Amino acid sequence: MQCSSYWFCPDVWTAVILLILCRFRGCVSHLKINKYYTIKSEMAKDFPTRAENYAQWYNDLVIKADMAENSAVRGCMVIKPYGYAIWEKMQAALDKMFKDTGHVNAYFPIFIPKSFFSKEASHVEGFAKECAVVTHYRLKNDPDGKGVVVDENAKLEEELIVRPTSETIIWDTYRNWIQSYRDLPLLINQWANVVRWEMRTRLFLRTAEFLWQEGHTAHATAEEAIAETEQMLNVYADFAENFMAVPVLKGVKSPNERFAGAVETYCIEALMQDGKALQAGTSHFLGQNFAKAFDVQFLSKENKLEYVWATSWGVSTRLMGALIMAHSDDHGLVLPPKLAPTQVVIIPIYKTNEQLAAITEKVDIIVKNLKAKGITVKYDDRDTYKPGWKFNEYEFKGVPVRLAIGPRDLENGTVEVSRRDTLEKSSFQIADIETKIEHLLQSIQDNLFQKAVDFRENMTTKADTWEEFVDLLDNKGGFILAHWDGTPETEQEIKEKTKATIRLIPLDARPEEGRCILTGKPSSRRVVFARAY
RNA sequence: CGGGAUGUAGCGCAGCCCGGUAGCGCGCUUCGUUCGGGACGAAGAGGCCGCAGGUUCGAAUCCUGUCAUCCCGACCA
Repeated sequence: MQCSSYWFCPDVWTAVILLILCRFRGCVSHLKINKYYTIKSEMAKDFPTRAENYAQWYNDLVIKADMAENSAVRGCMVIKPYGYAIWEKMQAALDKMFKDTGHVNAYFPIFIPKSFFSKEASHVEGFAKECAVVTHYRLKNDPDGKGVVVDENAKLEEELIVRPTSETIIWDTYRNWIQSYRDLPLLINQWANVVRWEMRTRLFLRTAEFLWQEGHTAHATAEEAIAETEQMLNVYADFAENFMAVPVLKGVKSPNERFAGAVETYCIEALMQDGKALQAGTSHFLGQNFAKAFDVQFLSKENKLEYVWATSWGVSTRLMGALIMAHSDDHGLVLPPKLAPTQVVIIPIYKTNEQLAAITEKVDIIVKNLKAKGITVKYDDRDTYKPGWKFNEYEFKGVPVRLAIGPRDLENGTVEVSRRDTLEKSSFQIADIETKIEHLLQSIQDNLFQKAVDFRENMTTKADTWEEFVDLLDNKGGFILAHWDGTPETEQEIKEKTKATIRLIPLDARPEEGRCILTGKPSSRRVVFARAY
């Protein structure tokens, strides 16, 4: 078959994807200005401050820091090398944590037979409206002119769904893998892309296609499955706090916000600088819902046939959005050292080739010693850009530490050290610099986390009356701790009135008698409300 | 699906009302001077003006159609 169109190269078959229905997404809400915003720098050319326009600031940052861009396909992004390098660091850290907790990786197909979807009722309901569907497997030359058209003769017997998540195909597969309690637990993770046909998209935060990992485990008992669900939630929280330097709240979702098909959804929730919450990871206890839907049973030690207990858990490239919004400032991206593709950049300042050679000689030693400590370092000796240009470039890209070495430093045996988080500059003696840098990186990591913790504490407020609640939402934002009568109807009504949702019911919530913020009915503990991404 | 707007160089835009064959800034190329926070000068390269019709001697500009994108709204893992 010939293909005259350069953008499409069908060799054996090609999928045609139909969009099933559109779903409206709530509009991005307003921004709040708070004291954590800094004054605009003249150096960040054409780059809005967070206070001016938070949404624009985020969009520009992602693009100008060269992390991602929009693609020819609406709603889908191209993750550029710098952005992908950060994602790879995240993957590496998470993957190790998964392996350390006994999980193994596997890969399941991107296409799911349509019939699989209808086997778990609430699961279908949750995802049906945002599924892309493959209906045909071949193109042909347009008989009337140029280009190609769908070959109507190549219609699939059964349509295929492009996975929005993989529970169905995985459980259909697990049925054949599990017969006995000896086959359990089954602890599998996969790194994959998924597609959820979103109407309103934003780079990293909500895209039609995104990258993620999804863990799917099978257990002999409910207790064990719940323990797994909680363990993975803790892994996520650990990762968020120790690698991303983003503090998170841990809790369970209200029924309204629960994953389609789950018995209980646990989540970690982070707070962004504009006072909006961002769900950063979820871990689901699926009960026996999928086991029953896909008939996955095992013989127990007692020789009884039982349905297995399941969990699933995932984090996605949305974490990139969380990372960006948590730390970055009006000068650009700020990266925690543990996730920065380049932790230290070294810039030579010179006029003559002789000076450059002398600097390079010193730098080579520093590079070698930093690398020996496991620090990723880049010596940018390009002569096609000036030092000032490079300073701005790396500052905007969030490189945690910058070293500059010029003729003056050579004379004094010093290096200019500049840290991205505080923008402070100081002069270090070159001797034993690698140890100082090592400590500096740790202190940047710690400082970013502490700043984020302080911010969250300042932005977490109790509300005891409806007026207080609304006032906080409109004028302060952040997490609001309030009483709720526990009914979905009340949550729905609050959402309709304020656009705020229950982000989670804290795992460590202390019992506290109170009255529901909306209905005045009795409540036994506070839950966390916020407007969210 | 309703309401509004926009498609002109890689990016951001002007030109359109009042038709005469396209311009500005950034970026890019070359040369020279520069180089401790985005350098300066000079010389260059780059555009079926979203697409298809129509009006006209002549269309980026006027008319019709069409496609695409963005924003706003009917409310959702």
